Amino acid sequence: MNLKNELKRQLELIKRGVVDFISEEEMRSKLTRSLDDGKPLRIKAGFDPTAPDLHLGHTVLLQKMRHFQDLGHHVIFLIGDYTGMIGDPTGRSETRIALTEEEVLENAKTYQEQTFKILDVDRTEVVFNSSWMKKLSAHDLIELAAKYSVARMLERDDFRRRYTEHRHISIHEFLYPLIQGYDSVVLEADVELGGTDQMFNLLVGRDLMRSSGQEPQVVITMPLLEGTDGIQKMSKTFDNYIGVTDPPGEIYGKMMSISDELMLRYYELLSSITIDELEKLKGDMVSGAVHPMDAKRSLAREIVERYYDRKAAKGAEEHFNKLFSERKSLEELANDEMIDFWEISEAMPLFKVVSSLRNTSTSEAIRLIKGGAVRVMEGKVTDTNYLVTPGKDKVIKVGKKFFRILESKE
RNA sequence: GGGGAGGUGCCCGAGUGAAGGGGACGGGCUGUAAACCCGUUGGCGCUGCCUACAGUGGUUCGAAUCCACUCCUCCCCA
Repeated sequence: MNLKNELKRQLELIKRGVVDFISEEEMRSKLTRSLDDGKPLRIKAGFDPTAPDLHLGHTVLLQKMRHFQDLGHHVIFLIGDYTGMIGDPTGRSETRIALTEEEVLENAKTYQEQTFKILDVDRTEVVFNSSWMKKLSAHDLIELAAKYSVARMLERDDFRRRYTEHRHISIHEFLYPLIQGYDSVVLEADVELGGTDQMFNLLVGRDLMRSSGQEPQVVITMPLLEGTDGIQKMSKTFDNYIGVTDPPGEIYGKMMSISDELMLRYYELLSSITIDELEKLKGDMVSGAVHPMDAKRSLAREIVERYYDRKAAKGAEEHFNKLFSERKSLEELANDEMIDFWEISEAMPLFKVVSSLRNTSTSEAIRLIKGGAVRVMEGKVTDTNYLVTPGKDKVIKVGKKFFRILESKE
């Protein structure tokens, strides 16, 4: 194969969708060398083990890792179990609880199961940074800390902002980038991938590698995917995520509830359609040739299909139509297989049912009922003490999106 | 070590009987979109009761508010 063309092909795929690329020149020379000696490049990406539920936000990065695998490179999936224990005490979140070793292993297992929906198992090396961090002595750590200055730390956006706004910064937060960089030194990474928010940490890795006499890693950042609210980045803590293990109906539904604006963003970052196709779609939406809702449907199908299959996507769409487009009556939904069941053995007041179903306080349940959010079979019920009777009341709806079939238990 | 400013429900924030805003949730309209309008936003089998302004104790008929001590954050000086 023509070496020059191969280099070009690889670079093109690598560059697709990236935000920062430091530097293309270095990447080129690494690739050239790799093509020369046939040694795959070592691609590193780190993940926090505290949140084992993968969502679409993570997949932006995973897809990029997959690209590298497809090009024959060696991907290192780093589980930051040690750094995860340091955590980040920013803002209102309580200090993270230190995970036990078993929990970390358990989380890691779940992580891998989900990750390999995207990555190629055979070409992924999974490592834990505790395996070398545990051995680091206080002396080593101080030595590591000596390699960086406070002024440089304060170059980091969030640190600087917090500093100038007179907010709290713990010393240990300064260690996080250093340790992440140290990981790169240990792993001898050629490339490190991360979200744009990781930029600083990734660059620290370059500095540390350089001072250890290594060739610095190439840094590539991917955009952060906004969550379903369209504002915050997708994350479990903001409850604005679409999980890759969410049931098909849920993925489809959540996709349909995003704004039109956000849909275009999702198309850009998640869909496999080409840039040209996306431009055409935008034009068609402006001209009215394509209804935004139909564009959204097609994206929702694509995503469900990616994590399940075509059949699941079709099923999810039909279910969605039944519930929201055709607005079938609750009675007609009594036998719908995609709606979750809830067992009820005896008649009980509505507020009890609602608080159990939604796992909320009694007060919250009562608020919902009084606010007109609850329907039992056909009618809106505002009487908090309405007696829900097994056999008679078969379907309940709370809010716009929450349905349950009440199955009477003998 | 010395001096000062602070900590108010998810967030910001006024304040000697918990304003106002944001977010969130619910209702209406719609395309489970946006925008807009309305309502709710500590707990409790709830026409009522209980709990809450960093924590503990105190003064008082009555304390977010006054006092003491403690914890936490920030600033200035050293």
